Amino acid sequence: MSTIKDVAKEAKVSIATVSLVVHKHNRISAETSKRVNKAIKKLNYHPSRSGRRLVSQKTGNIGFILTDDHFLRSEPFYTRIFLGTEFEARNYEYYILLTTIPSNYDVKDHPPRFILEKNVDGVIIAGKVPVSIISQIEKYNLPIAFVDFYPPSNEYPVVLIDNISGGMAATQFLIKKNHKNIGFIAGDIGHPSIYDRFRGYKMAMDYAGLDFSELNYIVDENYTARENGYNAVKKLLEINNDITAIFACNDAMAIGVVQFLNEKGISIPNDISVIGFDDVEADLSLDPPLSSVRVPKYEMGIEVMKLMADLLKNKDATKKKILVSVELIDRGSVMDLTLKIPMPA
Amino acid sequence: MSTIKDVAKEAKVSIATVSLVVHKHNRISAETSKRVNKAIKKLNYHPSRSGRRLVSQKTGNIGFILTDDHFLRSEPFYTRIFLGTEFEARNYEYYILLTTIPSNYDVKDHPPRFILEKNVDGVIIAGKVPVSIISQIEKYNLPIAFVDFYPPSNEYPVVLIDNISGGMAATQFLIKKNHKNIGFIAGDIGHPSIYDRFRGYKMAMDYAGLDFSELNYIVDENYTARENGYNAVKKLLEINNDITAIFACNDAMAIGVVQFLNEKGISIPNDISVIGFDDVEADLSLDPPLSSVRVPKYEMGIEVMKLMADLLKNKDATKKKILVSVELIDRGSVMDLTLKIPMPA
DNA sequence: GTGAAAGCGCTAACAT
DNA sequence: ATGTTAGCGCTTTCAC
Repeated sequence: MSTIKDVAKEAKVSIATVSLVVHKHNRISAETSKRVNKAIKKLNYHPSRSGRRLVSQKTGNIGFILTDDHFLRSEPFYTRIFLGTEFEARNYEYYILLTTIPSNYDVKDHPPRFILEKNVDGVIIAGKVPVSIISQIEKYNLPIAFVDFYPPSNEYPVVLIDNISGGMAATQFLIKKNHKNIGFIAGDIGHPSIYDRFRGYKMAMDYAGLDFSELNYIVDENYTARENGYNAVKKLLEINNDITAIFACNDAMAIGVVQFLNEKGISIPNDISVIGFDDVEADLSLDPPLSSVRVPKYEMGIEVMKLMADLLKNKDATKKKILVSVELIDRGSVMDLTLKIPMPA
Repeated sequence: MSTIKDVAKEAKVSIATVSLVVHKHNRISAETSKRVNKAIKKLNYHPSRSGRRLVSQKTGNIGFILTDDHFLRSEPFYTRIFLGTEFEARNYEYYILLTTIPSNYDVKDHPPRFILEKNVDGVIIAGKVPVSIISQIEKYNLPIAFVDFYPPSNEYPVVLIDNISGGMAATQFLIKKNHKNIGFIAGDIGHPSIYDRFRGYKMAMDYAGLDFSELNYIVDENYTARENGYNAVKKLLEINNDITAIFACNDAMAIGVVQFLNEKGISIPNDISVIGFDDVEADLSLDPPLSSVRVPKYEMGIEVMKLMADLLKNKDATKKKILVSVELIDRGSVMDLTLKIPMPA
């Protein structure tokens, strides 16, 4: 491995000059610059991170934290976000240190090692994490940015899904196809993202003048896994069998819904239409393919890295909130009721 | 952040002494040691990585490379391996730098940045990767270890699944339940892991004296995705409808098999038994749940990290090959034919 | 058993 | 426009 000294010798300049050339300072003559760059190429020189770090008192690393639950989700949701972050980090010459924490992280637990050892310049937190870890990290006085999680205070830059618009879009899509009895299936409606999707749903219903009693149209489970979707739709149809369409707050639950309906021989979309949220379809190839609201996961990862870079450059950077927009993807799990020929009673 | 100087001042010793205490050198008196350790605690001192790295000429990082295809697989297979590696790395005070490469990586592409910048002490390669990247990395003269991939040469330590035993176990499980017409479904049988599973299958068939012609029992697709499983079983049943059990070379394909059989109204396990390989999460939510061969993914990650640590400590470490053993998990997708009441013809 | 000092590769303030 | 030099935090050799 060649060092700055080797380059200096090769180009017959001082190491300071080499450093200046590397950093593209404009007070170096074009000629010297060229000579130095030639030497750099020839020796395949890459500045040592360690040297740089020592003098700059920066690590060049960003920590990326999420719960193991989220990391191991069978749909590549957070992994896609991570990929976006890792990709964007390259543009800023940062490295990402990925670590998971237990989803039941406790105040007594140690924060991730890279924080203890101050081996990161900032921390990105992806998805819902226990509040205890946030207060832990705050003690270390590190810049923090969030993605897909409402931070506990307004102090932090954050990238969020535009859940309200998404919830509205999904619902309006159903309404446009002439559905009036639209059920909503939630998993922990207290979770901000879920609640916003619900708000979107409600707003769309209100705008369309569709009056409904929540008791008969909404089922809330305490988690958003497949089995919860399965149970939720079961309950929903017990309390209300005029339902013609179901909006599940995420695809995992929607998959449970589909499973239940398939089992009962209820045809999708002929008997009941289903729409989800997240668009994990592309990764799962479901049967039938599920209409959903696409969330730009990769882009979210990019955006949060940008916010972090901003924050690192300028400690007083506005604590920006970014709402990434979503897009409805129709794959045929919703029927247009205006086209349906009524069955004889 | 406190430095070694602060600790030295606090404990009224030289920085050299602090360093020796930190490294548990035994030529320091117990008393001094105690005083220094107290100061370390008091100041919450953690040695700076950057300082250490500079002098040791080591980065303290290990690169972890896999293709984006693999990282984004909907079943958390490689993510679990990564988690094991990351966890074990903590014991050796290493950090893991995770990066993906395109699955169509080409000689013209740049190797991962952490290699160019020499920001890792070694590289772990997980799963099948294009050979071109291996030869690229070899140029940088970095220690390499593999997990779940047959390296192109014997020079490397590697952690592999005991696919032959697994293939035998799955097949023998079927045989014990009195199946004789057992189909094998592969995706790229040229892939060493798949081929070994196939060898296990064949050996078990041979041992049991079950003669069969490959043409009628094996279908090979060129990939192991769900749709390939779907297509494979379709073909298989066209050429041979005496099949009572199907051994799919991995769960992804098995899921495709289940999908096809469900669609055709062929009952599992009453009409046809199915067994897979890998034991991925998705099996559980499958209907019916899939019997499979469990692969200890997390442990594989741990093992490969151990090999890497070995290699780093002792450049001439034996190039160990570790075969991790697998375990049959029965979830009821296999029927015991001895219990089956024959239908009247 | 402990300390002084050199030096790892780099940046930046200062000198020329 | 370019060079000299101090110093970032640490480890390690060599004195004492």
